[in-house]
This record gives sequence, structure tokens and C-alpha cells, in this order.
Amino acid sequence: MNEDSSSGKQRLREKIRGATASAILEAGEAVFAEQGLNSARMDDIAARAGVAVGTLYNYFADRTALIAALVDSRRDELIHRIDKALASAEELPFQKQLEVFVMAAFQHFKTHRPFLTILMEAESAHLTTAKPRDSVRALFERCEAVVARGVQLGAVKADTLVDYAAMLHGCLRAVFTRGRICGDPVDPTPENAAALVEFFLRGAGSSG
Amino acid sequence: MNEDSSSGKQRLREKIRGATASAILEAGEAVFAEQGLNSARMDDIAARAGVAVGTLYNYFADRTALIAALVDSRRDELIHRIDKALASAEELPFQKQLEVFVMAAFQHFKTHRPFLTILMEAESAHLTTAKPRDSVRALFERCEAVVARGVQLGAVKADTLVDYAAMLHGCLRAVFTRGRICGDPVDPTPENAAALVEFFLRGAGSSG
Amino acid sequence: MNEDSSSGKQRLREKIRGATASAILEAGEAVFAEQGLNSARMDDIAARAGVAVGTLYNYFADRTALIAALVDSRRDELIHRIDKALASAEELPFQKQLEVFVMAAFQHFKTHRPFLTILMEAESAHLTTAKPRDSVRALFERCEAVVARGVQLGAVKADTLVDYAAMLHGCLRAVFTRGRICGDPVDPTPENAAALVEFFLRGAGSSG
Amino acid sequence: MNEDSSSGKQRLREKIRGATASAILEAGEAVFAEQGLNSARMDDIAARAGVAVGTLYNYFADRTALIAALVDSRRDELIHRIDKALASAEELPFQKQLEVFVMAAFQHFKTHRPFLTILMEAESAHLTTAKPRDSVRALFERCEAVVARGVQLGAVKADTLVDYAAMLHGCLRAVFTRGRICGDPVDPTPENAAALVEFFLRGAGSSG
DNA sequence: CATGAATGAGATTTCATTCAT
DNA sequence: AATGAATGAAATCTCATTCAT
Repeated sequence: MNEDSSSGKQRLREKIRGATASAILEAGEAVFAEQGLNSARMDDIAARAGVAVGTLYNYFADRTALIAALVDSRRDELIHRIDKALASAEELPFQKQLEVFVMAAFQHFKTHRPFLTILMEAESAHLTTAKPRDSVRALFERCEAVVARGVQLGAVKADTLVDYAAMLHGCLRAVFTRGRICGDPVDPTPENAAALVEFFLRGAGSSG
Repeated sequence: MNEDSSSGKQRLREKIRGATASAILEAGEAVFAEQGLNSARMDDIAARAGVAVGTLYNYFADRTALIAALVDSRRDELIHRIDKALASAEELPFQKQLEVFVMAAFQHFKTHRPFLTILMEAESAHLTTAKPRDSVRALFERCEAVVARGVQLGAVKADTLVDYAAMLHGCLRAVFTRGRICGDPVDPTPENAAALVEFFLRGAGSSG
Repeated sequence: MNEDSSSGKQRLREKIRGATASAILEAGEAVFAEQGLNSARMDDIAARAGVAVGTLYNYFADRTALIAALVDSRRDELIHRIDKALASAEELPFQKQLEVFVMAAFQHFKTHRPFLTILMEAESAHLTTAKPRDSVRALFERCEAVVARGVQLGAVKADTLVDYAAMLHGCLRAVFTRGRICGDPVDPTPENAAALVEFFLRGAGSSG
Repeated sequence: MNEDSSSGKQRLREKIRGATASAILEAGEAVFAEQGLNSARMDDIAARAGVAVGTLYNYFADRTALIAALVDSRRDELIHRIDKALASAEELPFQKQLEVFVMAAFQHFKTHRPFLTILMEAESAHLTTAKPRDSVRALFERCEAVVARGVQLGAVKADTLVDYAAMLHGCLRAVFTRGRICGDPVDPTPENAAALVEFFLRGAGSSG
């Protein structure tokens, strides 16, 4: 947090904000999502970005660093979106807050489906960087925060046997994964978000 | 050359074949789980199995076939376990059936954690064989069957907005994944299974 | 970025590409001839060409493609040489035409002894590409054309029992092979060509 | 030539005369001809012979020795056939002797087409044993002997520029090869043999 | 002797990374 | 900075040969 490191970080940020770097990240997002985190070749990413392979290495130290930067930049966006949504909904009743949270996730799913494909692959894959794992954790932590707030507000049970945060995370993931398994993705509509929240809070059991 | 010795020799040969093949599959399970589906090298698998590389190819046509065989054999075990559990619980009330189902999954999780690591990786990874994806689908289909039975028995809502089967699948997955994210795996106790079922049917919301 | 430099650079690049490709083909010609079409290793070809193995694959898709390209390029040369010679001799009496044809073959034998070694090996070997076989056929077809012209001009018998084209081909081949069997190659002199033609037209029998 | 070595040779011969060894040689002949001298695998030969791979090594030291033995045994047959034919024709006029010689070769071609395919491949291929090359030379030497006799009898010109023996060898080879190039093998009839001899002695030129 | 599973050296091919231009 | 040809370590797969049964 001293000036040196901060200005170093600053320079990195500037670099990444540059048009070429962005093009590379976008190309990486597309190619990694299409071909898989392990199979995608640097050549293909370069070609998609419209630059030479060598250029990739002017912006990112190596393949791993490119993936890390990609994950970093996209995660920030997701986390910001969710945090903003949560902040704006702070005064609403908990169920609404949860719906807003889920909607934010849904919308991000829709915008960054390729990125999420990467992230889910990264979640389980064995990678040299911890970055992707960290990103997954970032979403997981928001789930924990939301659930914690729910508990605090008395809207969520304080169960010690089931980790509701993990369940929420699993349900979000399931919504996204469903498309891949069934070939029939869920639309990010408020109705769907509300229905998911309803399930999360009241369960799948018939009320009888 | 008499029948006894000849068939005995035959059986012995087969037994040895089977033993080597099993050793290779087990080695594969371990190494793939440790190093990842893509990074694991055939050399390592051979070394772990205590055989030479060439031997792998005496039993499996190629790397892909080895993965396919591995997934096949383990999936069969999981599916059989679940189907047997479900059959034995047919007469119980639905909630109990669900608990039995979840317990079967939990137990398999415990026994075959390495394999599941592979399977989850396979779920999202881009692979050359469809086999692993099929195995994921097999578990998903059991979730669908259970949920369908619940609907039929009037124990599960017939919601069209939320796919409860996908949610059940997501929750099971979340239980397994939790260990990897938090480093604190859930014990496959009946209590935990019951708690998960309770969440699935009644939700996380406080009853008030 | 002006047109001159850009196109100049382009041309330079192409020239270099061409030079490397040629070097690889030449190295291939030498190594295949020395070690045999099947035993020659890509490593050796690369070493002889003064490049790394990987470079071979920047120019030729695989081993087979390298052989095919090699055969293609050399065959074109042989065929062009022969066709040009035949065309230039069109007005001469048939025996002269035949001598010109044989001389063209002799000269090519001398210049491309390594390549011919490859081609003869390819003629009888079982190969994955048909390319080499096609090249053999190309020479065979020239023999057919020459013999057909001889028949047309009344200089060659129209025998139905003996395929004179095959005989001519066999004799040319024998001249080349002789060196390998006896270690005493025939010089590509006009005298030797004339003598071969004399044999082909008049036979080995003493005139008495 | 002492008793030891002679009895050693004797034992070898006996071994090769054994049913198993013969079966292996026959299998080798077929498989090598079908798949090529380099591509044919020991496993395939064993399978075709109806024995286990290990058995091959009880009869032949290694792959190379198997090829050598194969060539040896078949060459002996060819050479004996030719020598016998030549001996029986010793009193006939030279042209007849030549026809007998060619017929013997033709007949052997017909009976042992697979073996010849191997031999021709061996002629040009780069092999570890000299055996096949020696076999080619054996046929070549018979050509030389016949031609020499022709010269002696005044039936063949004593040309120093053209090696008639090589030409005869080349023509025989051409007859055999023709089938492979044109897919239309020459029948081993006396007429065809006579026509070939006619060509060899009188040439392809029209007599005018 | 026969067997055939095991062996492991060796060959091909890929692709992240470098560096001269 | 951009380029893209060259690099060569590494991974997969083959198959002649061995040897315990």
C-alpha cells in the first residue's frame, strides 16, 4: 500500500486498460471458453485478438499470468456488480435483498457466460495459479455475507448442520450449469430470481 | 492339458489381467485426482500402478480410453449404490426416501472422493470423450427421478420456474465442493443427510 | 510502413521461408537416401538441415507430408527435364529422340541419385502416401509416351506380348540399380545412352 | 566346414525344416508381403502362424534373422529351380536356353509372388541384414552366367558399353513390377517367355 | 518348448516461450 | 512495441524383445 507498490499497480492497470491488452483479454475469454482452459493455444488467442503471439508476452508474463489477469478483471466486475446491488437493497426486506443478489448473479451469468464457463472449469481443474480458485471464493464469500445478513435479520435459520451459504452458491451454480447439462439455460428474469429465492427460503416441499 | 488345469490356468490369467487392470484404474483415479484430468501424465499413472508405460497400452487403447474406462467403472458403482438404496426405501415416506438417496450419495462421496474430483472436473472441462459428461448426467437423472417421485407423492411442489432436480444436484455438489473451497468436508452422517433434506424440502428460511 | 519496405519485408520473409523449406527438403533427400525411407528419423533430418525438430513441423504437417513434398518437388524437375528434352528432339529421327530421352534420365540420375534411391525404395515399399508411387508412374508414363511415338513412327514394333514401355522403364531402372548391386555406376555419357538405345531397339543378340 | 560347425548347421536346418519353423516362415512371407518389410509386426506374424510371439524367438534370434532365414530359404528354391532348368537345357540352342531360364523365373514369380514382393522391397530398402541384397545378387549372377554363355556361344554381342546381364535382370524385374504399377500381371506362359527373349535378343525396333 | 504380459527405448508430434528483426 | 520463425522440452504411443510360468 506504499506509493511504490501502488504506482506499480497503477501502471499495471493502465497497461491492462490499453486497447491491445483488452483485446487480448477478450480473445482469451472467448478462446478459453470455446476450447477449454487446457486445450486453448496461445496462437489461437493471438489470432483471435488480431496480434502476433509475441505480443501476448509483451502484456502478460506467460499463459498462467494471462489466465490470472483474465479472471481478475472479470471477477472484479462481478463482485462490484453484486456489492453495488446489495448496497442499494440494504433497506429492503431480506427476501428482496436476496432476489436482488440473485438477479445480479443472473445478469452477470448472462453477460459473461464465456467467462463463467472458464471459471467453473477453473474451480475444479488443477491449475498453477490460485487466482481462479480465489475468484470462486469471492462469489462464495458474497453468498456467506448475504446468508449472514439473513441470519442477523432473523430471516434465515441458524443451522449448524447445513452450510446455507454453500447451498446458495450451489444453487446459483446449478442454474448456470443446467444449461450445459440440459441444453436449456434459465433466463435471468426477476421471476426466475424470485422463484429461486422462494426455493432457497421455503424449500421444494409442498406446503401441506 | 486336462480340463481342470487348462481352465484353471485360464482363470488365473484372467484374474491377473483383472488385477493389473484394476491396479491401473486405481492408479489412474489417484493420479488424475491429484494432478488433474489434463496434466496427469501416463508415465505417472504407470509408475503409481507399479508397471511400465507400455503396460497401460496393453489394457487401454489410449489415454482417452483409460479415462473412459475409469469413469465407466466408478459410475456404475455409484449408480448401483443409489438405485439399490432407492429401491430398498420404496415403501418409506418420501422424506425418508430422500434421506436414503442423499446418504447413498454421501457415502459414495466419502469412498470415492478422488473419483468425484475427476468427475467434477470432467463436468466443466472440455474433453474428447463424452463418457465423463454422461456420468454426470447419470447422477443428474437420479435426481430427476427422485424429484419426480416426490411430485407424484405430493411431497414436492410442481414448480415450473425452478428445476428442483437441478437444485438437488447442485446441493449435493455443493456439499462435496465445500470441502475443496473451505477445506472442511461434510461427514456422511445420517444427521447431515437429514439436515440437507430438511433444507431441500423446507428451505433455509426461519419458519416464523 | 511505406509500400517499398513493406513489400520488401514481405518478399524477404518469403525468401527466408523458401530457403528454410528448401534446406529441409534437401536434408530430407540426403537423410532418407542414406538411412532409408522408413528408418530416417525426424531428428536427423532436422539436424542435417541445421534446424530444430519443431521447425520441420512449421513447414510440413507431418513426416508423411514431408516425404510427399520432397517427392513432388523432385519429380516435377525430372518430368520437366524429360518433357523439355523430348520436345526439343521432336523433329529428329526416332532413335535420336530415344537417345535424348535416355540422356535426360541419365542426367537426372546423376544429379539426384539420392532422390532416386528414395523413389526406387518407394516404388516397392508399402507406404502411407501414394505420392511416391505416383512419381514412379510419372516416369513410367513418359516411357509409354516415347514408345507410343516410336510405334507411330514405325520405328518400334507393335507387339502385344511384350510391354516395351515396361521394358524401357526396367532398363533405365537397371542402369541405375546396377551401381547399387555392382558398385560401378554407369556414366551419363551420350555414348552410354546411345548404346542403351541400340540395345533397346536391336537387342543383345549378335547380328549374325 | 569342420564337423562341429557342420552339425550345427545341420541342426539349424532341421529346426527350419520343422513344422513350426515352416509355419513361421510362411506366415512371415505372407505378412511381410502384405504389410511391408518395415511395417509388419512380429505380433502379426505370430498370429498368422498360430503361435505366440515368444515362439518366434525360439526359432529365430530376432526380426532381422527371421527375414534373413526367410530370404535364404526362398532364394535357394529359386536358384535351384533356375540352375536345374539351365542344366537341363544345356544342349539346346541358346535362344531356347534363355527361354527356359525366363520361364523358370516366371514360374517362380507366379509361385512366390509374396516373396518377390519382399525381395524387391529389400533390394532397394536399407536393411540391417545383407541377406536380401545377397539374394538379389544371386539372381543377378544367374543372369550374368546366362549372358556369359550367350557370348561364349556367339549368340550375344560382347558389348562393353551395355551390361546385358543387368538389362536381362531389369527386364525380368520389369515384368514382375508391371503388375504392381499397371495392375495387370504377365502370365508365365512359354509364349510370353519367348516374346521376352525375342525382345532381349532382337530388340523392340521394327526389323525394316 | 510354448506362452503372452511386461518392458522401456525410441519415434513422432505439440506448443509455450524466446528473440532477432 | 510488434512480429512470427525458431526452439526444444515434454507428452503420447509403438513394438521388438525378454522371461517367469
